[in-house]
Formats: sequence, C-alpha cells, structure tokens
Amino acid sequence: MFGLVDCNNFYASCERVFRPELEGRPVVVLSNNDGCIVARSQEAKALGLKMGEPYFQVKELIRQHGVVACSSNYELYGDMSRRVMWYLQQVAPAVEVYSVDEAFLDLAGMTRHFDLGRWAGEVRGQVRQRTGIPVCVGVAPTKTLAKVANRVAKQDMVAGCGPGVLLLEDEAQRREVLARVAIEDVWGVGHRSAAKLHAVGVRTAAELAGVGDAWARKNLGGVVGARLLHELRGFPCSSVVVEDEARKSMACTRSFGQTLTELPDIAGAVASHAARAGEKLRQQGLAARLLTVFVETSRFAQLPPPYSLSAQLTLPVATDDTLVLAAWARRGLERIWRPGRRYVKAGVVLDGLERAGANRQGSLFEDPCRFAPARAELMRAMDALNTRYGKGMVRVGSMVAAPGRGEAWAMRRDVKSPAFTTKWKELWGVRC
DNA sequence: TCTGGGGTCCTAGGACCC
DNA sequence: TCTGGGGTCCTAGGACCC
Repeated sequence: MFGLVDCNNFYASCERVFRPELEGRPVVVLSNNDGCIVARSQEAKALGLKMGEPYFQVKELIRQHGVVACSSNYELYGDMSRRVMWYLQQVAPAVEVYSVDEAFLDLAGMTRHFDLGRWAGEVRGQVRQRTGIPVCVGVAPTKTLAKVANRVAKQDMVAGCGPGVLLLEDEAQRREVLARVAIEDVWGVGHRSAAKLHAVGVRTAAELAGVGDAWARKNLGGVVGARLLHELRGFPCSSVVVEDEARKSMACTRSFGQTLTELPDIAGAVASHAARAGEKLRQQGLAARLLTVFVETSRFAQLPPPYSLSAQLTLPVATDDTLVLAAWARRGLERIWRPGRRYVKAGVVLDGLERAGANRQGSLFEDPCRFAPARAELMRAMDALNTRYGKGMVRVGSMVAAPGRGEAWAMRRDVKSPAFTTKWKELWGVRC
C-alpha cells in the first residue's frame, strides 16, 4: 500500500502559521514579481480566484473582498516543508519527497499490523500539531490511486463531511470512488489528454480505467498511458523512490522586474543566474558539462510577436565554478542577444550533471585543472562569506550594475512576509 | 503598465558505431 | 525485385507535474 500526504493550500497555510489573524480570511500567494496567483486559501478559492491567474487582472476583486495577498516567501515555505517531511520520515518506513508540499509513503509491511485508516488519521493530526500545517492523507494500492484517494479526501473535508483521510482498499470501493473523480483530476492527465478523452466520451476516472490498452498507448503518450491505466486498476507500476537519484538538469531562470533592452542589464541578470546555478551545484556536490543560456520577449504581447533564442555550450570539462559558468554564459548571451528587442526573461540551464571531482573527465587540449585547488578554495570562501553575511555579499563583477544604473532586472516583491524561521532579524516576536 | 519557476519522462529522427 | 541487426548518443519537441 502507498500513502500520499499532501499539504492543504500549502503556501497560504505557511503564511497563516505565523500570522494567525489570517485564519478564516481569504489569502492568496503570488509568484515572483507578484505576477500570478500560485496558492489560495479555501476562502479565496470560494471567491472564484483561479490558480495561475494574473494578479493585475484580479486586483479589484481582491480589494473588494479584503483578500490578503502575499508575495512568495520561498525561504519560509522551504523550511516548513522540511519540518513536515522530517516528521513523516519518523513515522513511515520509506518516504519519497515528491514536491515541496507532497510525499509518497511506502506502507508495505504495515498492512498486517496497523489499521491504516486510523494510522493515517493520526499522522494527519500530528503534522498539524507539530507544524501548524493542515494535510490530507490518501492510502491505496498504487501511487495513482493514493493521489485519487487524497483528492477525494480533500473534497469531502472541504464539503464538511470527511476526516481528511481516505483509505481505498477493496474493489467495490475503488470503483465507487473513481466514478466520482473527473479525468482532468487524475494524476498524469493534462489538458491535452483530457481533451482527447472528452472527444471519445470518457469523463470519469472509472471510465478511464476501462479504456482499451491499445487506445491508451496510441493516444495517451505510449507506455505512460498504459502505466496510468494499470495503476488506476490497482496494479502498481511505480514505487516509492527514497534516494534522491542524481539530478539530470538544473535551471535558474527569472522574469525581470521590468522590460529590458540593453545588453549590460541582461548580462547582469544572466551572471546572477550563473552564480546561483554555481551555488546550487556546489551545495549538491555536482558539476555541469552543458550550459544553455536563453532570453525571451513577452509571450503575451501581440506585437512584436514573441521571440526566444537559446544557445547551448559544451564546456571543456564539467565544472561547478561560478566564474567559469558566468564567463560561458556571457559568451552564449552575446551570441543570442539582438538590439531593439524588449526582453522580459532570461535563464541559465545546466545539463550533463555529474558528481563533482569523481572520475572527472579532463580535456585533451588544455589543462583547466591547473588552478583547480585554488579555485575550489575561492568558491568555498565565497560561499562561506555569503552564508555568514548574507546573499550577494560577494558577487561576480558582471552582476554589479554600473554606478547609477541599479539592478535593472531585480524582482518585484511588494508584499512579502518576513522569513519567520530562517533569519535572526525576522524571527517571530512573542510578547509576554 | 502588469501574465512564475523548476523539474521529469517519453518519442522520434539523425548520425554514427561494429 | 532484392540491400542486416543491434546498438549508442544527441537533439528537439511534447506532455505532464507541482
């Protein structure tokens, strides 16, 4: 059996933990640059605010109903996530941290000795008590069915008729629950597949489980579709992955706080992305062999039409050195930047990741390892200074704006809450 | 004026290898 | 008339996830 623990309205719930006055009020959390709505409390959902909706389009509605809007505070959400996951790891035999607000639990072996429905209810209560975060728990014979169970548990809880936990065990119950779930709410069915399914009259998860394997293979992405059907029928095709297997790629991308046209400004943004990518690599003990840099104009502007260009560069040796990454990124940017365009976003994507230092493939034509020990030392010193004195204390020169220019690419975050749990200066204050 | 960021997996086709 | 079999690696694009 598999469990799925999913935090309810996660980002909004995190904001509420430290601002209890938000309890019972509609709350939305915004994406970077206060661009779109990315999380909504139950009350905000009830007002009709949609996931992904542009903030500027609903500002009036938000004002009218006294909705509290929060800029995203990823430091806080990341820390709350760690607390929830840590607890789950104490009580379940194996935990796959699937996303910031979700975890799959491998409950094999517990079936015989535990009443899983009751156990799940206890987990739910404990997570709430220990972290302040409300969760729902679904338990079922496959991961896909555990997702279904979780979703139905959440629906019933919102409707006020469920305990926030659902155990799917026997066949009849499985059928009955699947009949209540629309196909677009099934894990693995996106809008494309949903449209295809609607076109042939398939509306519910129960009907989806009954479509032919051949049809699914042809129309739902080959083996992906076939696995989906099997899982819905109760045959597991995927297991809980505890070990964080080596990451395949890593991206640092951001929309600018404003439209940019000048190369130095964009170069500054790209250098900062390269620097962040370097930090992430070193934190995870990885090095990258391929670097892609891209720039984009607005997807939403009618004229001129949207435009994006990328350049992929193969580095002579895999590296985690910020200065090397920044230099290559700059080279790539110069290849793709064109004057006269109104850019809104740039990014650096790293592929070909390998463990740093181990079995390192050298270069035939040059010896970039010559300075390696000193450079590694430099990166360590930079990371240490930035940890101790704050992000951006030591930066790559090209990230620093020319005098009077300011950091043209800087993000807008007008309504951010404090880093309640991760910065001494912003810790929660308690009055006695 | 204003529309997020970071991932995974799969398929198909081309180039190339023995 | 008729042209093998079994691979790898790379790239691009699609679909999906949270």
